[in-house]
This record gives sequence, C-alpha cells and structure tokens, in this order.
Amino acid sequence: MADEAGVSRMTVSRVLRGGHLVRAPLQERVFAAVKKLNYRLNVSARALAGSGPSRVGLVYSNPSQAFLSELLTGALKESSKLGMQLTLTADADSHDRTSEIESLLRSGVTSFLLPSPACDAPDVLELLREAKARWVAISPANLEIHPFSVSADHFDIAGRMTARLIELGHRRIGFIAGDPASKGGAERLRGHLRAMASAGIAECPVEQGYFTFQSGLEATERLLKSTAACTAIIACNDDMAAAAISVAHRHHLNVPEDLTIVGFDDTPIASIVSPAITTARQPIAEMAQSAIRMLHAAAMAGEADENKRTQKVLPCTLIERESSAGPREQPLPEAALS
Amino acid sequence: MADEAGVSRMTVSRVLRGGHLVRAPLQERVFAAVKKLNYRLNVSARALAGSGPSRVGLVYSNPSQAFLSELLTGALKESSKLGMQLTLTADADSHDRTSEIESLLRSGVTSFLLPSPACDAPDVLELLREAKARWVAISPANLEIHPFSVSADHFDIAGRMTARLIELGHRRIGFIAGDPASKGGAERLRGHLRAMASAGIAECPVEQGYFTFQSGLEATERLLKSTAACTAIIACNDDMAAAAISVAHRHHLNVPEDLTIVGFDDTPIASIVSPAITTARQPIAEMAQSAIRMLHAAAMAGEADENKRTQKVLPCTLIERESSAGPREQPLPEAALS
DNA sequence: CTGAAAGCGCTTACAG
DNA sequence: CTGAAAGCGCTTACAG
Repeated sequence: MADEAGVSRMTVSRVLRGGHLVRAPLQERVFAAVKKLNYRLNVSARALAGSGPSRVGLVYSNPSQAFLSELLTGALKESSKLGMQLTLTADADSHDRTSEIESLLRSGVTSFLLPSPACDAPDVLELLREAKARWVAISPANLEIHPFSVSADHFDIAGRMTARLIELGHRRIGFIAGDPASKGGAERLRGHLRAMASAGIAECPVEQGYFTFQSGLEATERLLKSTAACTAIIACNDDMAAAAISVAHRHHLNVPEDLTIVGFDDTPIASIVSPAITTARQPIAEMAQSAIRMLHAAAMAGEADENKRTQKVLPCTLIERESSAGPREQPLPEAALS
Repeated sequence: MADEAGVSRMTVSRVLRGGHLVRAPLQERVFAAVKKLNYRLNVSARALAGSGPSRVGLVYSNPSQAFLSELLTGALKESSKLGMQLTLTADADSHDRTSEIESLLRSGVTSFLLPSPACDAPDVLELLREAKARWVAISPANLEIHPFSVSADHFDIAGRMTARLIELGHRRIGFIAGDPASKGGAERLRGHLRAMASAGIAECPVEQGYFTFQSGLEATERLLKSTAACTAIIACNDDMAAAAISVAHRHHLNVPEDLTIVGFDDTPIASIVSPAITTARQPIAEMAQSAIRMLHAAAMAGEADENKRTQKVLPCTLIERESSAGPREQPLPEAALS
C-alpha cells in the first residue's frame, strides 16, 4: 500500500486519519492507491495500536425494519471505510437500555450512535456523560442538549411538499398534524404554514392527528366536513395518508381526481395502498454515515476540540406517486394568462 | 498475567484457546490468575495475530428492507461477539456483483456471507473457488453445491401451516404455488401435500402462482371456480394471500368467516391488509448468526477439516392473525362424538 | 507438553 | 511536513 503510493506507511496512516499534516499531492497519491487497491484499514491493528474509537455502540429500540436496515447499511459502510467496528444493542425497554449501555461502557466502548428514542432518555445521557463517552444523536427531540446530532430537514421538505401542491394548482389544502409531542411533526406543520404564507394563502385548515391510522380517519372526516372543502390533504405521515384515502373512497371521492392526498416517510404502506401515496423519504442511510463520520472526526480531534459542537441537518426527498395531481377546477395555466 | 500464573504467555494462550496440550495443574494456575486479575482476552490482538477470519464480506442484491435489517442485525451481533468485522457490498446487477467481490478478494477478504440471489450465480461461485475463499450460502436454490449453507425449513413450516388448518376443521384446502423456479416455493408445496396426505385428505387443488399480487388474483379466481369450493386457501407468500383476500371480498366472501386465507414470510403487507394475514416468519437473524458462526468455526479448524460440510436448516414460526379460523360448517367437535 | 522468537498492521513518540 | 524505530497483545511456527 505504502509502496503503491510511493510514500511511507506513516504518511498513509496520517492521511487516513484526516491528513492534517500532509501536503495535498501526497494525500492524492495515497487516496489513489487506496482506491486502486481497494485498501481497507485493518481495524484490529488500529485498535491494538491504540487510536481512535475502534468500536462504536449502536443502541436501538424497536424501530421499523426499513429504518433499521437503512441505518445499519449507512453506518456499516462508513465504519468499515474508516476502520471502525459497529456493536449492536437492541433494547425492549428503558431498563435494558441503560444496562446494555453500561456493559458496553465497561467493555471499553466510548463512542455511541443514538437513534431517536434512546437519545431522548435523560438517564441514558446521564450515564454517557458520567463515563465521558461521546455520542451522536440521530433525530433527537431536543437539539440543544447534544454536542453532536444528525437530523432530517422536516421543515424544508414539508415546505416543498406544500409548494408542490400549490404549484399543481391547489389552494384549499388541509393539513393533518402529527402527535403534538413530536418534534418532526411540529417542524412539518411549520414548514407547511410557511409555504402557505409565502403563497399568500391565508386559510389553512389544520386538524390534530396522532400518527395513527385511526386518528387519520377521524381527522380526515373533520377536514371534509369543514365548510370550504379541500382539494388536497397533507397528512403528517403515511399511515394517516392511507387513512385519508380510505375515508375519501368511503365518500365516493376519487384520489387524486377529486382529492389529492400526500403523506411523509415513505413507509411500506405508501406503496402498497392504491393509489400509491406521494410522500417524502428521509435520508436515513446518509444520516447514519454522517453520524459515523462525526464520531470519527471527534475522536481524531481528541481533547483539542473538546467543546466543538456539530448539528447536521440533511434534506429529504420528495417522491411523487399516484395520489397527487392538479385539482379538478384547474386554474388557468400561466401560459394561458400571458 | 503470565507472571501471575507463573507460566509463559504461550501457555496462557493455549489454555485460553481450549488448552488441549496443557497439563491440568498448569491450566488451573492460569484459570486462577484469569479470575484474580479479571483478565479479558484482547479481541483485536487475537485477530491481528491471525487466527480466525477478521473480515467477512456480505454481498446483497436489492432484498426487502425487512430481510436486510434482520440479516444485518443477526450477522452484526454475532460477528462483534467473535471479533470479526462485517464489510457490506450492495450490487444492482450481476456485473457489479462479481466486480465487487473481486475487489473484496483483492483486499484480503476470504470469508463471505452470500444471501440467496448471489449464492446461486455460477460466476460468483467460480470466482470464490478460484480465490480459495470460503462462503456460506443463505437460502441457496441448490444445497449440494455449497460446502456451507443455512436455510429456513420451508417444508416443515408449510406442513405445520396445513396441519393447523386441518386442526381448525378445514378439509377442502386450496394451495397457490409459488414460482416453479423457486426452491422455497417447491418445498412449501411439498410440505403442504405431505400434511394433507397424513390427514388422509386426497383432494388437493393446487393452482400455479408466481409470487406476484397479480398472479395471486388469477390463481384465486381459478381456485374459487373449481367445483368443490375451498374453505381455506394457502398462498405461497403474503402478496398472493393479500390478492386472495381482495378476490374474496370482490366475491362477497368474508375472511375468515367464509374463507380462511393464509400466506408466508410475514412481510409488511401481511399486517397492513384487513384482516391481517396469518403467515409464517423465517428466522433470518438466526440464520445470519449461524452463518457467521460457521465461518468462524471453519476458519478456526483451518486446513484440517478442509472437506467438512455443514448444511444448517432452521425452523420457521407460525404467526396466527385474523385471516384464519375454523370453517363455517364446523364438523362436530371431538368431545361431542364421544 | 512447554517456551523463546518473530510478526500480524497499525500507531505513538521521537527525529529530521 | 515526512520518516525510521519501537511496541500494542496476541498467535503461529519452530525448538526443546
């Protein structure tokens, strides 16, 4: 490897650790060689020689399998690239959680990946702080309390979703909010309202939902009964969007001809129901990769940047499927106006 | 550590690996010292010194996320326990596949986990054999060609599913087969027919399906048209079971009151449709764990057992939900007969 | 059966 | 900014 790049193994090591003290041309030679040889750092050797976090603990509590698989593939790809080893821990309840973390701590793990429910638990954070461990929170409810965090940009994607519907010609757009305790749900509502305001639309019917199919059913009924009937409904997640579709069908409304319905998260139900739901995807894999990179960088920086904080927010992707279209009473297209 | 026990570190190492060539008194001294010092073997050092495969490559091609997440959690848990590192590779097509494997091989990976489509590709196996790499096939189409494999017991679970329906009182049970090219599908049919035969039921209507929703629709129509109407339908996977439910509803048959419908695999659709589908779960995580353990054991055994073969078959789990019940014209319960 | 030697692939700490 | 040396904790292969 060092031969391939024409440098000493020392230089290779430095480049692979961030290469702060290596000149650009040398760095490039090393990267080229890495690529050519498909070189992978030997985790065991690194761990043995004693640098960097060689093991990172990932603590998850019953997430959806879609979420988990993306999280794992993202984390695994990045960590194998950086020569870190992932150690998994699932927990059924909060008691498991702390005891699992304690045992990881005892076995020398000092870096953690904490997806949402775990990073919101005070006892977990307490434990980690005491042990002087490092963690990055993934989609935390509260950004402020975490030195490192990665989140999806719910505000932005909700705004784009609403803007898209407005662009399709919708003006009366109903919104089914998520559980009020949810940070992501609140952000989505905020993004929606901002986009409505930007378009100069004052009337914004919002009904409270709780992310469940049942709550979606009820919220949709209320929305459809309200005086000015909507031509589009934005549900704060796919389950509620699916519920909205079923209520629409019950009322003999065709989706999307009579009513556009969209959701969020791109969960399995969004592709299974008919029509397939227009929704938005969170960049879970990228979030995990980012998180691993942050852990790595932080460990490399060492004590130096002990007070550094990083909050990363990644954009979501809009996925247009069959449940959205322009409203029946289409306003004149711009071309016709000119 | 060696000092504490008054022996050489070599002896310590030998004892800790099973101590076959060490005398009892020495072994006891070592164990006592281990206990006293709370000594823990350094996995990294062991891996570095070159025992066991430290890295295993996992090659997957667009599996379902549910499958992937279980496979990864299983593989990851076991490999972190054994001090092995997992390296992931996804491929979009078969060309990717071989080139990705080649690059892993070049980087020194000699142990592979090969889930189904990859382990059935002749070019992949050819590549691996040439490189003298070791692999364990997960759910291969053909067991014979793999020295190591792990599979789910489709024959057994299908038999149990059928037996359960018979126990509920069903006699006229229709079966929608899977793609004829699928090994698992064939095994399920075989298991079903065996159970029917064991119960002395001669009439076994079987319609060909292809695992798709559409094929399930058609097969169900054919099954319902056949002279002796079934009281239960076993579809070879959940998608076809969901299709069967929708056909039943179209014919104004209530599920499960008028018709029991069951599937296999416990995919998301099974819990989303109404009624939720009775199905069976494959032990994916356990299969991955087994596979990792086999890789580890094989590497430990070394050249000695070069010709050893291991085919592991794990049982599936029956999940009874809402789509199955006894038939309407319930035969007299046994108690009433006596 | 037991031990002295050499090395796994990296990194730290020390020179230039 | 770059490199030569020594060592992390184990194991392999070789002597006794």
